[in-house]
Amino acid sequence: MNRKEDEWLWGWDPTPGIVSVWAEPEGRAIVWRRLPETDALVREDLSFRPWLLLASLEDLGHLGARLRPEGDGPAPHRVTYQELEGPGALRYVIRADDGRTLSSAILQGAARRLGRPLQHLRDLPPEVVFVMPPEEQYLIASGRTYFRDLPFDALHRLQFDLETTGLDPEHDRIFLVALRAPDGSTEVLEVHGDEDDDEAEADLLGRLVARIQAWDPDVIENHNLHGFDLPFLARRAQHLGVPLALGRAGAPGLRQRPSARGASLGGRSDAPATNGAAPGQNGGARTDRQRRTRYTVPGRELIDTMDAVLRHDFSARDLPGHGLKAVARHFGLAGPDRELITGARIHHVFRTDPERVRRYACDDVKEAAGLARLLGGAAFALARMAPRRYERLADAGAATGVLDPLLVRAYLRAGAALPAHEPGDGTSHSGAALHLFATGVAKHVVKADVASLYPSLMREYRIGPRRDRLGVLLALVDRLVDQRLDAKARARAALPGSPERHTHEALSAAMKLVVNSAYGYLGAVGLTRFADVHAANEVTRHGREVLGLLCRELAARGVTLLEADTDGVYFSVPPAWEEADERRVVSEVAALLPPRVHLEFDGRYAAMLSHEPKNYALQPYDGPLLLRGVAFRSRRAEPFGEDFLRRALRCLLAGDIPGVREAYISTVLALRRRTIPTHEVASRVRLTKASSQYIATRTRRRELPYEAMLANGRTHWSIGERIRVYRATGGRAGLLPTPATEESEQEDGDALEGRQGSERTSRDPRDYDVEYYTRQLRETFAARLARALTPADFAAVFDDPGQPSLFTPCLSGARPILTVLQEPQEHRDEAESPVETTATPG
DNA sequence: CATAACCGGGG
DNA sequence: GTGTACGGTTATG
Repeated sequence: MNRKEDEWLWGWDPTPGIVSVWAEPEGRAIVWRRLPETDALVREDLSFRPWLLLASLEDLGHLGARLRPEGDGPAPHRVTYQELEGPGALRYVIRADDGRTLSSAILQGAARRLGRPLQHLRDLPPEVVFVMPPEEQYLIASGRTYFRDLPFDALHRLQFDLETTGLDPEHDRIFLVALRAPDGSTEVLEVHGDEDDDEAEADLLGRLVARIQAWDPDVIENHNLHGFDLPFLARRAQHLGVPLALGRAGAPGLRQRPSARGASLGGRSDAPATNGAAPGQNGGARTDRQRRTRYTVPGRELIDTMDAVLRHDFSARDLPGHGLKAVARHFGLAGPDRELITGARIHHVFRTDPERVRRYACDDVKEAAGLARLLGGAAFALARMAPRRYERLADAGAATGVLDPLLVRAYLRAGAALPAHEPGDGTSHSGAALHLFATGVAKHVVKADVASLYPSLMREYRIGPRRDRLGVLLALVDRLVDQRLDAKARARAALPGSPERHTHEALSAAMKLVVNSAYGYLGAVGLTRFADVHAANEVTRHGREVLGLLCRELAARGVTLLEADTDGVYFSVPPAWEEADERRVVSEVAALLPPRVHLEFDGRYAAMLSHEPKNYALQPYDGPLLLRGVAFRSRRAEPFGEDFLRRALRCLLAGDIPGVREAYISTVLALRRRTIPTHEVASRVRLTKASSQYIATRTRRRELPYEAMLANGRTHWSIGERIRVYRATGGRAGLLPTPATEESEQEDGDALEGRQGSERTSRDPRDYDVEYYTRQLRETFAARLARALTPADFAAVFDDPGQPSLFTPCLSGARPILTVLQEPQEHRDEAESPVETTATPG
């Protein structure tokens, strides 16, 4: 039993060190392995028997004697079949020595049956035929997976980053490439001679290819590699007639593979639906739902750190943005001397200060390498389990990308027929519970939550897909949960920062990812093979019951419930309670929950402002204020307002209402005295229209950013350029020089010839519209404190300091309020079915 | 003014 | 082969 389930999770072939697999439909496969002991690379050329699944043999009847049972011996041009057992639409494994003969035989039979010609197997319905990409056919048939016994740090990884004159490969050129070699050294390649010369650029691309071939990495990485660098490179190479021999085998050139995300830029050139009508198009401006492609090469895995970043932020939701600089800074990967240059000025700076651009580009590849190691371990670990290429696991969704291949492999290994995708029966998916019990300020706040609630419920109540008759999904979840504990223990046992620790942490992260996607898998009707919305609804129903139960039980123990969402609850305890009392109620309630459902004490806070569902501020007993939800963390909020909000919240949560008033007054006065620098009131925007486009619509509607450009004599700009704009006096639009990164308020060196720090302030015009920003302060920022004050106190706190009212309000006795909602606000994500209300605490 | 479409990133 | 969300802005009726 254990062995079988281990095979479901890990495959069964022990071959170590596979770093890349390339297979062709004709039945040839190349496997590159890095020998863990010697670091040497070995290449195996193999043949395999391509296979696919069919619902019936009728389309192969025309083969006559060439169609034989799998058990019969070899015969020339044979096509074999193996009948799988049990129910399931896809019940025949068909194999041949060449996958093309296989598909043409089926197409021929199906065309005859349907009376119309067929081009591709995908023209047949998925319940009739199922084919996987050749690499996956090979991995499933062989039981092999990537990276067995190989630590992440044994991979030979190379990063490269293009610096270009702009974003559009039709018109812009590559003038510099930074490379980071597998040994960690960096190198810069630059265009020699005339930058506007095709030959000079072609020569640069040739040198890039030569360096990659010389270093021969297993993996090529960069941030937005598939979204920018590869499609840009491919387009330029095509224009210049340079062969891109980036792979380890086969014809030079990048190949394309279909993908959900990825190239928004390179796909355009060969997307049939694109008519190129959009003027001033850049990479991001897609006019239709074109199918995206990604590039792939034999022998190397092309890894985009953006995918790892998105995957991380999907659960963590703590990143300030997804750009390389912001993420690197967030994770502490950016050094203190990190060179920053605004994107639009890189080429310009290169002409006057090339050394700065070299530093910048090298910092980019170093950060991309750091990011790839920090966040890429999960995909690396997934590649040890799932029968897919590493590069595909890096950008795949966990449900269709990881669980589906695991399930397919398990069923075939067991010789069991595979169900086809099934459309839903119309039952809608009911979601989690969300309760808002109180708004305003509460003190002595505790957060308790259930770790991995949904997988725990699936395990506890044995809820799996109805059609998964082998119980593979639950078996995988069970094993992943158990083995994850083991991986976590090993990670803890290893030296911090060591390769072993990194590998075990990555494994643990990957396992968590898969476990948590098991529930999503159930609900993805039409997308996943075994989707079962009834099972998914059963999970959420138990989840709502558990949340309701724990809320009731907590309330019965004398706490005040604040907000509960899916698997966690915030509540406030009586002032006399100690932390031990807080922990005691949590464990008392935990004991009442089902065995696998573990309620945990997750944190304690001095105070909380509950604003709206999923929008709150927390003041830890020590440490900085925590803001959650869009109301408190808006990416484009003006810095002066954010700053005010933080100061006001800190006072508010300390019960200091006069302090809130003071924060407000000082901000208003600072605006009026113009002691707030202009960049603090400016907002960052992106220009999405070309100047000609804007001028065409300008009479109908004026837009601040473009007005700011025009008013500052900027009549030309590129789409996507980021600027800082503000409202200036007299209805004018103000424009500020953009610092190199969103977060950086450091001087923007290249804008200031001579680099005098004081120059910036002396240049600050300070001509912003004070009244506009005062109103903004009151209406959008102060408004977020409304729940915490009585209407009278709110009016007094945010009374205009310049126009003293008749009553000088006395705030010294004012206290923040907490309003316990009579009817707690009940929400349910995607709720369509009748709502069972959770009993409210007494 | 409401709803639909589109964006996130890269130089 | 399939797909990630979701909150915010801009385009359009």
